[in-house]
Amino acid sequence: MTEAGTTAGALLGSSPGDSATGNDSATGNDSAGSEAPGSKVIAARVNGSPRDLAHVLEDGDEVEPIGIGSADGRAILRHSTAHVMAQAVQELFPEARLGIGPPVENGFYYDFDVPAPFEPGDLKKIEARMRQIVKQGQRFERRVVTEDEARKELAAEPYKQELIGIKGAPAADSEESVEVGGAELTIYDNLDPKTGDVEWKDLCRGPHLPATRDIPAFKLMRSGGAYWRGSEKNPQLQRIYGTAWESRDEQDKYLKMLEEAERRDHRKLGAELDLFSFPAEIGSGLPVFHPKGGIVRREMEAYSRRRHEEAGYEFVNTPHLTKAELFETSGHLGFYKDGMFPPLEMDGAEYYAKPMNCPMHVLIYRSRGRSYRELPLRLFEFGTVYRYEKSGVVHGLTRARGFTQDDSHIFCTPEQLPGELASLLEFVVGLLRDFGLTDFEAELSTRPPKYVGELEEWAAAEAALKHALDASGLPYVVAEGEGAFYAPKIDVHVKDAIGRRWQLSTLQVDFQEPGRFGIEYQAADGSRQRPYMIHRALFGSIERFFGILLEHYAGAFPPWLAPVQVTGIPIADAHVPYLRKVASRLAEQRIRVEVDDSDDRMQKKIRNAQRQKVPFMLIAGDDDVAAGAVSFRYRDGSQKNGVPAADAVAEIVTAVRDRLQV
RNA sequence: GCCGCCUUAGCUCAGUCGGUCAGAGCGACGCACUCGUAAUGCGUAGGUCAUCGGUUCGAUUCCGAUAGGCGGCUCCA
Repeated sequence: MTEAGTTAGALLGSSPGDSATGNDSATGNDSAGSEAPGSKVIAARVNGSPRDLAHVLEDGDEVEPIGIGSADGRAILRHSTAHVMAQAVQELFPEARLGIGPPVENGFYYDFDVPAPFEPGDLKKIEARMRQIVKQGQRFERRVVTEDEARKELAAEPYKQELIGIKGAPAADSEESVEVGGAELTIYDNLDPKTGDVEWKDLCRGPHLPATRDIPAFKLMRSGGAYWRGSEKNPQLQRIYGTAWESRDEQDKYLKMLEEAERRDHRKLGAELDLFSFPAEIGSGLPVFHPKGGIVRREMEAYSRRRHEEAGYEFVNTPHLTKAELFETSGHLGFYKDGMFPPLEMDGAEYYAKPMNCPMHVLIYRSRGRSYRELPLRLFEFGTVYRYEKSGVVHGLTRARGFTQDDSHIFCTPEQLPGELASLLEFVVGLLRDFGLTDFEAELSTRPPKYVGELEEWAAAEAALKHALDASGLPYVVAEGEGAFYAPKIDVHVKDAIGRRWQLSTLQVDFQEPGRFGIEYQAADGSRQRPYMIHRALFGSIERFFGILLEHYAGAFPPWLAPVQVTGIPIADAHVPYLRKVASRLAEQRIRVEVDDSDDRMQKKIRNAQRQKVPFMLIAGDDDVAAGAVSFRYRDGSQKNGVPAADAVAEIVTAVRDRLQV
């Protein structure tokens, strides 16, 4: 039972006063001695709401500790670090006006209105000043203010004034809510620990760390422009991103992960491994695949094709260009024109590069009368589409202007819809698993503000998707208002080898397009009915999926996808003919094998094959030739010597056939 | 599209506060070496310093535009 008048901190055995008074910052909080760095209590949950340790309790309050290393604790730590950064910025750039400064995943940011954008050197200066503030141990102190008081105190901060005006309006989970999300307006003062003077203050909901000294590790990452309140109609502020952690170790781990991500960057690996490029002469966002990338892509497509065949899909082909009329009928030119390349004039007609394949597939459906006996009709195509992505968003293979969808449109009766959706989800996950992905999460996106169709149809489609998700057992979240303009959708996200989430598959129930094109089928009772239509792409885009796999595997594709599966390396030139014989036995089994007969020394050949991330090296010298054997060197550097050639061939063939990673 | 930064040989980069300033490593090519698990040695070729325009006696260097890239924002049907 809690006692009225005491603070949350005192109750939890942590005393915020200690670190703030500067007596001995270790005593109060580290009394347990052997505590892990992440378990230090820096705030409390009182009756379910996060509060400062200095929060005064009422009789009967439920109090739980918030450790600095917990999700809540990190958010508080990062939010406090954002305050320290803003203080440093305003000291160094007195003309800087404050935007918002919330914690975000892995860090925080703060937006500033400054006369000139920050330069890289500025971040260093700001960071240095922040370290002084942290060392000084300023106290965070909460103070409730009236709206009038807040306006007066923050008279010099126009953006804060605006936030005061919308108090309570932002959604509880919006980034603005950290400023004004609570029931009352509060200001946090940063106090000099010795004199108690107010060094800085900010409109803020809190809670905060007891003192700046409680920030164990932080680093400023980068700066860039950001629109005020996220709208391109608003002025652009300068945002500085930073990160903060409960210990130096955790921060180092995070920074290492970022380095690892950089090492895996598919744009870099694509060049190093000679897989693809983006010739400037062709245009931004338009990739070309080189022979080695072409092999990977062909394997991906071949496997997908096989699986689709087995799942009852029929294959179609459609052109890249179409008269405007098709996209007028589909509604794309009304709703999606900005995302399309401008039209070509020809013989007085306007032709567009297609941004989607669906209208063409609908025309195939409509090419003759359809019977209910044909449904579900599953039309599949590797369909290349062109979308006019804004110049600032093009990003390697993951955001291109021309790309190929593994696109399918399924036409079915209303009764068939739930079954189709359920089996589709299973199909998606099964296929992605075969590519070595294991961690999935779905997102159900509902009707957006700008949409076509009737509300009842939307409700029915959303219900069908939700039902399929519930049946699948996939974990999922609902994204309100994130659906396509013509349909709600399920997106399947995957986690890659270093824990990053990528959106891949998309699955949409469309009640609009069948009506727009007036497609029908004849039912068993002889009546004419409108089919339902499901849009779906599993890779999403082949290019994008290629990029994601490349990063997932850090370029070390499993043997079945690897462009070169085996490199033969002779100890000396004399062993080349022998290796060629072994290679031809592999080639007979459709293994992609090369023998390195260059002038390089054997060590150099190994280095080259290693850098090309070839899964198997087969080395042969006098000993091997005499024994009719070869020696393996695997991608991880391990070796297996004197393997009979037939066994070596079998081992490689098995690894490829079973899609093993090695 | 918006803000900032960037573009020197195939790649990674050095360099010029405007005047012998075209440099290195890797790669490519040639010659020698014939080698047991991540770089053999020597030599050769290769760049109108992204493009176009301006300032200047003189521009790779300063300014502007364009293209492409990078990091953010917005967007991602």
